[in-house]
Amino acid sequence: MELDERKMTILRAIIQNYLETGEPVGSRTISKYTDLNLSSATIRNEMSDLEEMGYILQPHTSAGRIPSDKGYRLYVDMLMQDKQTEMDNLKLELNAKSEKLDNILKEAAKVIAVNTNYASLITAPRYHKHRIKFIQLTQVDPESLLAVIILEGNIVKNNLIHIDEELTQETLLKFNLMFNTFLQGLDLQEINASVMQKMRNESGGYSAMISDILDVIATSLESEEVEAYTSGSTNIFKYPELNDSAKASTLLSVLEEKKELTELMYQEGDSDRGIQVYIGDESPIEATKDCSVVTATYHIEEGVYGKIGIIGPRRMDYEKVVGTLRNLMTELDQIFRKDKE
Amino acid sequence: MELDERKMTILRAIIQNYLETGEPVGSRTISKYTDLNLSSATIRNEMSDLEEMGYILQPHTSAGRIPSDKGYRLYVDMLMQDKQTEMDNLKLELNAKSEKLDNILKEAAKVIAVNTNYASLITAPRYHKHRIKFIQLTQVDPESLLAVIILEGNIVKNNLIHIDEELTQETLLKFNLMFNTFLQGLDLQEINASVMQKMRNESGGYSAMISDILDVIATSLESEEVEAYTSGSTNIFKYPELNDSAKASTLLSVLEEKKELTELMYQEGDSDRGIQVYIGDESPIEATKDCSVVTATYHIEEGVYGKIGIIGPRRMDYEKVVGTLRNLMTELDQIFRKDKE
DNA sequence: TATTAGCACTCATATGGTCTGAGTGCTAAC
DNA sequence: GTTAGCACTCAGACCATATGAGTGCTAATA
Repeated sequence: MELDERKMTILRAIIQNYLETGEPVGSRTISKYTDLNLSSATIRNEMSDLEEMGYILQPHTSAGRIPSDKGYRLYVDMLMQDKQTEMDNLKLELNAKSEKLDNILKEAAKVIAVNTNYASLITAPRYHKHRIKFIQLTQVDPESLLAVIILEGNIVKNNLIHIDEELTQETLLKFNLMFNTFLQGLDLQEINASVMQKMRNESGGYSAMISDILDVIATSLESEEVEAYTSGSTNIFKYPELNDSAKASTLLSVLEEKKELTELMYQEGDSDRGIQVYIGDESPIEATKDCSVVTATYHIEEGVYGKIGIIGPRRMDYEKVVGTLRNLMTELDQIFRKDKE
Repeated sequence: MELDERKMTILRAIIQNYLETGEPVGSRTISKYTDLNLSSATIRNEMSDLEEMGYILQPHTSAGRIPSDKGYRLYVDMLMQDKQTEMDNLKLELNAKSEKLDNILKEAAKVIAVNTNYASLITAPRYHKHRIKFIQLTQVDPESLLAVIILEGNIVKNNLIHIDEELTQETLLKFNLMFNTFLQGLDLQEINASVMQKMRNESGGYSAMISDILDVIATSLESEEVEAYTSGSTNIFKYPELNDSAKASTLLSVLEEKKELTELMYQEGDSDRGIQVYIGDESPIEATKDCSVVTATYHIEEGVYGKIGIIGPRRMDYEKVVGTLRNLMTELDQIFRKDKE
């Protein structure tokens, strides 16, 4: 059997109607909804064909049809190769001159959630491959040293380190010089035993302290857990098909945990700002089997990127979601570009 | 009518039984549950009295009794003046030498949520009254300046500032000296126009940049929003009385928003590590009318404190919650003390 | 050959009645 | 003051029936 023009029209009508109402749609509805001027009986025949082909299915014998995952997939694929759908421009409301990364991300997550009415998750860019740009050690009080580490992409990390012995201004200066000379331009993998050994040799009696400091720097860099922010997780209550306590509960746990989702988002890698759509069972996460997940990538600079995800019901307004994401990407790209100029 | 010993025993039995089961408790249950050796009929009479006095109530005519807010209140008050209830010692699993504040807090929230099976919220200590201990400006690249601000209590804030003009090493040194001389020991309120004017006068042609930097420092200090971390918010699904989608939804929104809750927690001020219990309607937040909220205060140093809150159903295991909180307080106090030595 | 009208059939959901059991309040006896 | 006994209440479970949206199939129509 062949998926001709008319079947496509009917399929699209079914999907769109279902996206709006969330109820199975019947032949009569389609007969009126489309401008094909066909009777419900004809539509029924076509629907029967579509069902046989696997694009739609019946929840139970005497109900209307709903799109299957295969149906959604077809619809989404059509959508993606469509013209860029223009969306209302969303603006991140960022005001201060020197917004910190995490504020931008939080704001972005919020904007998405509010605009789409789905739940959103955004991850900070990954550090692993970040090179150290600058290290600054400062004596805060007699017992603590503050280490500020700036990574490429202007990501700032700071850590307090306890020390047993007050350092003179001079030693501190020497330390600073040494750390920057040895570590600048390196990433975590490159801080190996040989580098550390060399540094200890030059430490002039402070070798234990140097080890401590290196330790702190390393742990602060490696921290495998990627920062992630969610927003609008309670939006899922707006969709009856997710709004039973078992589903909502597991879904919210996943959103609270974040870890699994983050991994899902990163597993496909830096796919050239492509937008990925996971429909229902396509997602590897058990808890999101009843949902669709749409992910996108934003770029800070070469090789440094983060991910945005939207989680909603299968009957997600894919068109709007994809549009909104595309939009936010450019918005974010601009912000980061401006940030660098 | 008088609340004699026997009525108290019965009331306590009712409450404890209801805490366990969540079901209204009947006279027969109490008759067996207590060692008073009274028939169910007698218990019924007593219960009738307790109801008249307002300590218990009937959800409907032919059901057992459940504690009223007044009943809970009595129970909680008794509990609080009781001996220190000993709890299993909970340990925060903190490993690294220089844990950052927010990690400690996140961990604490999690420990509480896991231990009690309720939702928890913890706020970072408030800054307002923090004095500036140390400011460090660093040139990160030709276009950006990094300002690291250390407040009393060793709270570190950092901000990137965009500048139009590269600074010489010398100017930077001068800036650093100046900012520390003028601002050290001040809190936000004390950075007034006169101080700022003086600084601009001494800036030697950089007055605009100085203004910018002061701006950033001020905004980063004032940031009214207190950092807050939640954990275990999905625990609320474990309690049938909260597990309908309307209630769960509003409750989770409040937990996600955090702001309202944070305010509730701070409104009672630094009540000498007292533990506050809000039962149902006693809470000023509409969304938690069906819940109880227990709050506690932890101290970092004189005048610097944060709050922990636990949100659960009215029939919360108050004894355990209060115990757990007391325990965590000491644990936190120790960590911060160690931190300072 | 494609479309349509008509009809029997299915089945989820709503409605309403009955039954059951847990629990009460009251009264009279102990 | 305590208890046994009994009538009463009422939420929730269970069941039967009605309703209506929707289907598939067949025969008539264009």
